[in-house]
Amino acid sequence: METVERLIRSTQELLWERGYVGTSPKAIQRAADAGQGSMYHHFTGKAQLARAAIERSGAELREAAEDQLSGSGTATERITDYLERDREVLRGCRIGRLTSDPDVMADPELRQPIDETFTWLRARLAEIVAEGKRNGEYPGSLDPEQTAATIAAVLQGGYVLARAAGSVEPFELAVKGLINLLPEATK
Amino acid sequence: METVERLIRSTQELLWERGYVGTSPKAIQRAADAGQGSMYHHFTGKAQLARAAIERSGAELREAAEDQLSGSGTATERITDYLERDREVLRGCRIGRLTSDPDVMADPELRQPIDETFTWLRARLAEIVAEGKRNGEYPGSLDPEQTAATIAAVLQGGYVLARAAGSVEPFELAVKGLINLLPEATK
DNA sequence: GTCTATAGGAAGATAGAC
DNA sequence: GTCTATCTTCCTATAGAC
Repeated sequence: METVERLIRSTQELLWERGYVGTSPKAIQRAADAGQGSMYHHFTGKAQLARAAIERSGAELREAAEDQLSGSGTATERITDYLERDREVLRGCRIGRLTSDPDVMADPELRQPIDETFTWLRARLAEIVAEGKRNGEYPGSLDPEQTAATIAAVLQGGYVLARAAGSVEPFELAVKGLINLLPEATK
Repeated sequence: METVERLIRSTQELLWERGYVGTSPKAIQRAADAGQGSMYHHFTGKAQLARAAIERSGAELREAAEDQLSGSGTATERITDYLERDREVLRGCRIGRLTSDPDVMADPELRQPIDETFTWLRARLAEIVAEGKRNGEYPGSLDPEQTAATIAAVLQGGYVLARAAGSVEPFELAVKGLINLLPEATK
């Protein structure tokens, strides 16, 4: 694999595990098996490399979500598939975790791809809820944007609770609790 | 205010804003207006001081939650009061944000008070849901532990989405979406 | 493209004076 | 209890050779 690619992937991993503040250029170089000069030849510095890594992770998150969300089946089926997909729960969300990184939030270049990822996700979920309403699967009282935000929040919050507990259990409880709250098909 | 107290409170603020990895002893000393020697006289180091600060923040979170959760009113009223309480949404949760800090998660002494805080919160919310079931406010099909985890997750995830967006809107959408999903009183 | 050398500053303490 | 000095290592680059 080329150096640039190794640098980006190593940065993705380190950002996921340690965040931006907790990741040093030296650690990236070690993980990518690239030298100091090599890294600074391809990127202006840590920030630019992080930007590339975050964009990549955002694209991967969208693709992975689309796998379940674009399936056939009812709205609830697709949402349930998405919620119950295999996830590395205890590692947290590689995008969501960056929202607690002060240097990421302070730099618009770094925050933008995070914003775009979640904005896309909420819009995509809202579309599916809206489809469910049109099908008569959901009642007219269900607000697509609100419900979409709730679904995305349960996942992000589920990660937080699971990591706090050191166990996937709270994540799974939260997801099941949400699925039970979703309206039954109004056949 | 005494030095120890200023050190703890300054550490609470810095952990909230910058996390553990992003907070240096020097920054704490500056914020607390305390010298190097003073800080190391009262605490063995950054970790011990952080532990004290996290315990304090956890206690404050529990007290604040209890304000709404121990009120009179139906289960849904109390849960809604809790969800809709004034919060500094864009600052995130001072406890939840620490779950993305690698050095906090790696140190059992630091993770413990976080675990305890959320375990308490979920149990407290589950009690209220269980009360709602006994009153006939909620159907027998509602699982208290699941629903409690969902409620806690919506808040934690709401913070994440809001910070990603740089706006409180997603938080408020997620909360409203959840409230709409909670069962109507089965009068 | 990649490597080594160098650099100013911060991180996280420890030691001993006052 | 608090202050200043000192220490080692790491951080984030930049410069210039190969």
